[in-house]
Amino acid sequence: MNSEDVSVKIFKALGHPIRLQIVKSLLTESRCVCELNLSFDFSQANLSQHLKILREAGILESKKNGVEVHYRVKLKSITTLLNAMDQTATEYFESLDF
Amino acid sequence: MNSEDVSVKIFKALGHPIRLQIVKSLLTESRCVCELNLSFDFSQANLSQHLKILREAGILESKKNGVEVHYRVKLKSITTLLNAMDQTATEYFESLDF
DNA sequence: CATTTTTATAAGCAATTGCTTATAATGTTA
DNA sequence: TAACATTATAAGCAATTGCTTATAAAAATG
Repeated sequence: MNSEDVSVKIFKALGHPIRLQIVKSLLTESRCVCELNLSFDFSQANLSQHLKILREAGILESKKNGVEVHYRVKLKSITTLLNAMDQTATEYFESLDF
Repeated sequence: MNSEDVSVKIFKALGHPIRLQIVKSLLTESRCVCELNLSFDFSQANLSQHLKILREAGILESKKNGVEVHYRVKLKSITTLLNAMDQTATEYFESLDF
């Protein structure tokens, strides 16, 4: 898999409202699935499936701790990427003002 | 539409190999559809459909010039975003070396 | 005006995605 | 060990996506 493929996979993984929300909530601290399950409103199965997609895209990593599974952001540059996207969204709205 | 929705829409639009290729080829200069059609290997209809998705995501804009339609990147910060993604892809490969 | 060039759109379809419900798997606790 | 808590997976499905082929629309040219 080359760099283009990786980019597409990561863009695709982030191109879903639930998954973007999950990643943002993990930017500053790792959390277990049960915490995520409490703070969000999607079903446990659905959450688990989205976590799998984010894991397989290389964005998140997980570690078992007893029954609990803790997730965190694996790639530090994801923060930079999301900041760049915030900037892009800002520019998007500005471009509508004409 | 809020900032999250815009981010998702842009991530989604970039999460396709053909569309990412198109955007990258337009980063430095605008080009007409006929040029894009020559330099890539997808059908004209397919190209046109992908251009529409990128236009509707706000990433590209177009201008008619006679029969030709010229496309260019509308949001300057897309360059920053793609650079951030390159960095992320690099980190992705590094993270595999463990 | 008929033809050609360029681009967009529509219809049809196979493949993929995203969700729900149900079940499995694993570790903990009584 | 039985029951419970946490997470993952499987099956089924409706909705969306991505492509192809065919056609339309608009401008340029003979």
